[in-house]
Amino acid sequence: MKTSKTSRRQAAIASFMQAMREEMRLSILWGNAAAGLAGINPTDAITMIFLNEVGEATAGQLAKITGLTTGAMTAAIDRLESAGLAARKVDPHDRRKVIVKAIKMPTQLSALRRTVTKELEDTLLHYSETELLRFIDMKNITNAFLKRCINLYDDKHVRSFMNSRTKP
Amino acid sequence: MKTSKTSRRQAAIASFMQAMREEMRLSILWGNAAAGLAGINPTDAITMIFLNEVGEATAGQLAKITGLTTGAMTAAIDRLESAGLAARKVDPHDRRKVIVKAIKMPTQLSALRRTVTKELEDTLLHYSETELLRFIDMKNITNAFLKRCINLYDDKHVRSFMNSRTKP
DNA sequence: TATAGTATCTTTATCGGTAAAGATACTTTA
DNA sequence: TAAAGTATCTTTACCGATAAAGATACTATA
Repeated sequence: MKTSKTSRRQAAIASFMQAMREEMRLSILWGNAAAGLAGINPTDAITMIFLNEVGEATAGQLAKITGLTTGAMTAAIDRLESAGLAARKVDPHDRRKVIVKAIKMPTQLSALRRTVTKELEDTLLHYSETELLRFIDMKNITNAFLKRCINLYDDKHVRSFMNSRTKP
Repeated sequence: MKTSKTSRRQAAIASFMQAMREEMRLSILWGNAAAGLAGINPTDAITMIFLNEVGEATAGQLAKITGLTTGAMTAAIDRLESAGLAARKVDPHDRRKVIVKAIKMPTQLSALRRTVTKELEDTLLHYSETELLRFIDMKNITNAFLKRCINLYDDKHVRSFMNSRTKP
């Protein structure tokens, strides 16, 4: 019995979703494991990695990026500040805002990133650059999809700052 | 000035990692948002989705799958049980173990899955089945990579049960 | 078959996150 | 410019997660 084209498509899409769910679960596990390796709590790790990329951001932006409440972010910044990893300063243009500036990257996180990069290079060894670029395109597509799902949840919550970072 | 082949590769790999990090962050956000939509806490949602796929699992297996401590899983199972979503029973072959059995899927989670599936179908509308299959392959590769990273953290922690589910 | 060792779940103290209210500061409008 | 409205961070009460210790049951070894 021959399978129809559309049902094969649906089966492919179902497999795709299954793989995405698996990836989501693993991502969370890995986030926690990585933070554990670095001896830092997962939230603080994500915050520092992000801060390290952008240099500085407001407390509110960090809350949106990490998906935490502003209250939790206040506490996280307290921890980072007392660990000497980041510092607060008031935004001179808007004194309600608190700008958080990265001071230094926890050395274990940097070391971990090097290890993981090496591991990923080994994994991707047998793929051509063209294939890699196609993979990246595809990741961007699913990331856009995830963003739409998240916006489906709350239109104003994440969109503004997130889009401003990842569009280009 | 011409860019060397290896440095282009490294740039592609760096972009790839960047996209993976973004995807991890979005995955966590979406997990929480989805649970919020379903009116259930994220841990309970992940546990129920998993239980729904496999039918039943021990408390320890659920802890490993979700990345929670066994203590947290005890509390989660208490919640699920008192909400009538799952039930405990003692493993007759090993009375230390507690087997957790899915009773029913929260209706909001099922509804949400249908919505998201539709959304994903729209997203993938213009890709051929062949391309979809290539995407799935690639997801499986990165998932295997994530698993290796996690095992790097703790060899005995996650591996056994996780591998037994996803190898075939 | 005792005994020691290991595995599995539960309990408890502490910590991190959420939600909601509070304190300031900016913005709009009359 | 005064008042009302909105935005941003902090505080607080409660809840969920962790880590470590406890309770029970299986396993290996003499």
